Amino acid sequence: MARSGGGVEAGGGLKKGPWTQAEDKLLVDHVRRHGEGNWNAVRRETGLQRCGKSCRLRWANHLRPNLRKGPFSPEEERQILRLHGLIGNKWARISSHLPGRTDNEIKNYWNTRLKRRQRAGLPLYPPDIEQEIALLRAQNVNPLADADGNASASASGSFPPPLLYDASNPFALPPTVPSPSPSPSGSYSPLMINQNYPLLNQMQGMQQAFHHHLASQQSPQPVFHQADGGAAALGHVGFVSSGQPPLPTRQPQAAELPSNQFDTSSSCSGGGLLESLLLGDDRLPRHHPTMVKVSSMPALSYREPVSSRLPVHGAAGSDSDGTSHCLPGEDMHHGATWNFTFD
DNA sequence: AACGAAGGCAACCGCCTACCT
DNA sequence: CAGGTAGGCGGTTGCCTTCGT
Repeated sequence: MARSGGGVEAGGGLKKGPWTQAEDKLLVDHVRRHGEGNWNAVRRETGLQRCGKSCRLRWANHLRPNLRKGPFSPEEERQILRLHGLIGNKWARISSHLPGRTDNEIKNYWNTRLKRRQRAGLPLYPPDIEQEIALLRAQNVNPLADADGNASASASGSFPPPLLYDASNPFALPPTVPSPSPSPSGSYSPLMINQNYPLLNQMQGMQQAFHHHLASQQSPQPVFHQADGGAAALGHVGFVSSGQPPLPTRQPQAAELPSNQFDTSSSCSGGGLLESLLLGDDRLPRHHPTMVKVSSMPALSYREPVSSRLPVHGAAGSDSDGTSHCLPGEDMHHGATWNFTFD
């Protein structure tokens, strides 16, 4: 959370630390009027003493409508594991496959999970996920391989994370496909078909092939359940902001989709899943330089920092002292409830 | 009840890239 | 083409809460 205890001025008079309700309101109002983008203009036009980066981050991680708050569903967790196994620490790319989830959220989830499993001496991926990843890799040509067929690292150098079977060549098939083990939960949620997430659809096909492959090798088959989390996580998303108008309201340009979506006509045609993921930078829709008009915004409520929390009467308004106030039932850390009452 | 460790997460930082002039 | 700027991304930090002793 706040690194400075709140309300610290950075160089140039810019404020750092946790955002207050008043600041959020300024930012939301600005986006409502001018749309996303041009974040440095926020300071000029609203007087908000925050740098553009901070504004963008605040908007993307907390104020943007259609954010999906709360714990990850089991299927979302599995999806994160699969995608991380395929593309590594590409949080933004992973989050683009998890509607309503932010890269920061996924990154935090992974880091805490990583620490937990390392402490417990557990492998990074559960065995069944590891097998899925191995098969997904095996069914794709490595688009980054050089002429000799050696898998090359991505520009960032963090890809791919090694799997147990062959850390030196993560694209190579494991010598043998190990026998499956039940997932920790003992159930499995098939991915939902959703045209907005073609990679997930492709993954589903591979997943089904994978389990078909397993089924052909042995019995009994894994038990499949249609879990609620699957639908929620993979397109049929029960956003907290249910029934709210979608963003953006700007009329989409040709071949342009909301930031969480893919162009189904191009992203996967003729390419493998890995290829889509690895080359996805060029295929994912880029933010259009023109701004996105936003017509309606969520109503937010705030938690007052503990250090200064006091019984507050009529605390709904902005706070001149830089504190904000907690309402019953709101998220502990996010500092806002997400009932998205649009006015 | 007090204390420390662990968990959780918002926010900052630095680097990189795309775009504009 | 070079330099400047804005935005995006991944890594890291540090505060608060929860849990265990």
